[in-house]
Amino acid sequence: MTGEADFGRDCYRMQDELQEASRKTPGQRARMSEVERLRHSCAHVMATAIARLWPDAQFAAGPPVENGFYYDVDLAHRISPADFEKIEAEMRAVTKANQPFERIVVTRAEALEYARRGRLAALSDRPAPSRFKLDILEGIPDGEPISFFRNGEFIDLCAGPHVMRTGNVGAFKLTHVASAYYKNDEKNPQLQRIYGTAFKNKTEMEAWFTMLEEAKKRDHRKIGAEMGLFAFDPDYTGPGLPLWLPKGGAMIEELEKLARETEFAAGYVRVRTPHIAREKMYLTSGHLPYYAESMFPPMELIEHEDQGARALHDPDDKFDRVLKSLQYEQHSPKEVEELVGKILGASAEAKHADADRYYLKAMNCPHHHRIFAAEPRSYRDLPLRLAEHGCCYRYEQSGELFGLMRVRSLNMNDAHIYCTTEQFAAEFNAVNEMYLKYFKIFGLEKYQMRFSTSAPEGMGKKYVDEPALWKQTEDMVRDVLKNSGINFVEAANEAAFYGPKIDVQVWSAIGREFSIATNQVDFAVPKRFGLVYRDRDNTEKTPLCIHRAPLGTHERFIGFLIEHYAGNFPLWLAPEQVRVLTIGDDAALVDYARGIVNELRANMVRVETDFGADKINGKVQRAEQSRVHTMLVIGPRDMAANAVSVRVHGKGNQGARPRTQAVADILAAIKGRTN
RNA sequence: GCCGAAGUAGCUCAGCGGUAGAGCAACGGUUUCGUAAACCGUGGGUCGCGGGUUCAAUCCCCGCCUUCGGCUCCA
Repeated sequence: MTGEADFGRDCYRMQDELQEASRKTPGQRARMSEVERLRHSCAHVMATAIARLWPDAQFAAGPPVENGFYYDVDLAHRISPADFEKIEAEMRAVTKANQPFERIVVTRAEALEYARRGRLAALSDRPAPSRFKLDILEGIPDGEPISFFRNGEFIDLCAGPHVMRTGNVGAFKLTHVASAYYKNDEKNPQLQRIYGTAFKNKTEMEAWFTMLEEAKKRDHRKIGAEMGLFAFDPDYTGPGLPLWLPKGGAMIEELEKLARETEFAAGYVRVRTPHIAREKMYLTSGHLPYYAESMFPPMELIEHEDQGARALHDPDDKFDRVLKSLQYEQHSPKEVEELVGKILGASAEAKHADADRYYLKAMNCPHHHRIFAAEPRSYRDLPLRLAEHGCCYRYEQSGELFGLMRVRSLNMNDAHIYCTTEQFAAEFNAVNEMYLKYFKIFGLEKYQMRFSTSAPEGMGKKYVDEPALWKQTEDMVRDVLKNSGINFVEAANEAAFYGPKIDVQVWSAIGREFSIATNQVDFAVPKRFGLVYRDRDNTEKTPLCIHRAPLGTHERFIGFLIEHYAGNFPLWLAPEQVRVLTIGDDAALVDYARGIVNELRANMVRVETDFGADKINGKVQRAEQSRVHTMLVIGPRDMAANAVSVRVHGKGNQGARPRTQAVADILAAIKGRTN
């Protein structure tokens, strides 16, 4: 319950709404684009090929997805990339035959009959039934038409739509194989998911692969290593725990400076909180034990014991179950304390109840709530906007770690705004405006706010049981979004436990989507912490809390910026803003150059030098390759004229200009964050 | 966590059952050069870690770790 935003989540998100064929409505099917249709047909072509090679293959679902298609198959033979060529050759035979895709409407009884004979997603009858198809059939509601699609001997249960003939699939390629659980449920058998992509023709496919290559060159892991921004050291530091090298550190400082200035102007105050907190903090917030799996296990301070830290993961644990129940109920801090004391007392021996347990914080809000609680608050104090670049730790599953995009230590551009209901709209609107301001600075033209709301059926289960508050806050948020003309979509039944939220999706310069930040309304947790302010009428009231983090986390945001700019950062953000290159290493020349370096450094410009004996061509090339923003080339002619020659990364030689002007230009560009 | 793939010098990569190689980078020297690579030389690797097979393993087998591609999770 936090608010803070699941920054670590779903970067590079694929749009997989299309994933499960059975989930699609007829309306969605009708809207399927030409290329989606073609890819879906290609999935059938691939299944045909696989059925020819391995007749006992059992197919599940084979939908088009963004950029391609897949088909899930259960097969004793493990398909590896080495098999792709063989499968593709068979697929080519199918497309060459140019079989028509024939739609056959059947009754449920007929469909079941085919499935029992193993005839679905197959070339002929088989000894074993088409068991996944049988299961899918059962999921099709009465009244919905049931159809097969047939190409050649291959018949598949399928609602379509398809292209006219197999020959319409002009170009395709199998890309990778992964595993997936049937219907995405880990209780179901694991299937082999074979991915491919398909296009109308070869030219389009080649363009796609060229674009992939380009995207690969922008990969933040690659550029980050090239530019010396960050490093991972799994053996010593640990997986998912980035080390920020000086150049990456410089970028972090710039982002924090931007946030400090922006937030200061918007009336925020900055606070500092520790990285750890006692167990009681997270019992009160409700994070434990529900969120425990995403937290590092606690450290226990125990006397006479040398047992290791324990995590609260055991489902049979009575202690855990009682705690879990606490989460869904409203208790005053005092009640929580009493209950916890009771529980801990009852299981003292087994649970090291006497131990002092400390957790690394996975979010900042509980600490900020305690800051709110640290002093008596009056309505005159509100809104109170507490900001902190807090460092949090989340135990992301090992398979989830991905470069800077999904890490275990994260620095959040966090703030919590405590306000009254009356102040809410204005505060929320101001937060949105801050987002837009940042988007402008970073040149983000495409963005979308995804407004997640509750659903009545989830009240008291998935969501805090406060229907009136839900409605009130959701209406407020919706009004603000509508009135401000912000681009948003509403997603029902996706809210956080304690309030509606807004996920901010942005698209980088090359069109890749990133979920960069989350904005959340919280009307539940302040209550759990007993936060109150004294209102005008001398009664105590609980404030609303807005969690917001427009710049997300440094990790995710810098990863995004690397891709967005392909490492060619604007001057203000560039890790190495200026490099001064001398033509030759004549002592007087170097002295002159050093004077300029010192002047820039005195103005907080990040300058490096290349005063060696190398040829100027070599120096320029190295500087260009390191993506230094501005190169100041200094030769005897420049020294004589008290000038410098300016060269800008990617833009070439800008010519000589007076030294004072060059310095002033650089300082102005940095200050204005203009380029 | 699950399925699959990969791991050789700081980086990009070659190699192979018989004592490990290139380019770039680094370091030393020479070059004094006006905007994308001057020249010569030197150092550098327990071939991810552990075990097994073998006269001999970077190479074959097993286990582990990490990374990558997916899946799952996401209050």
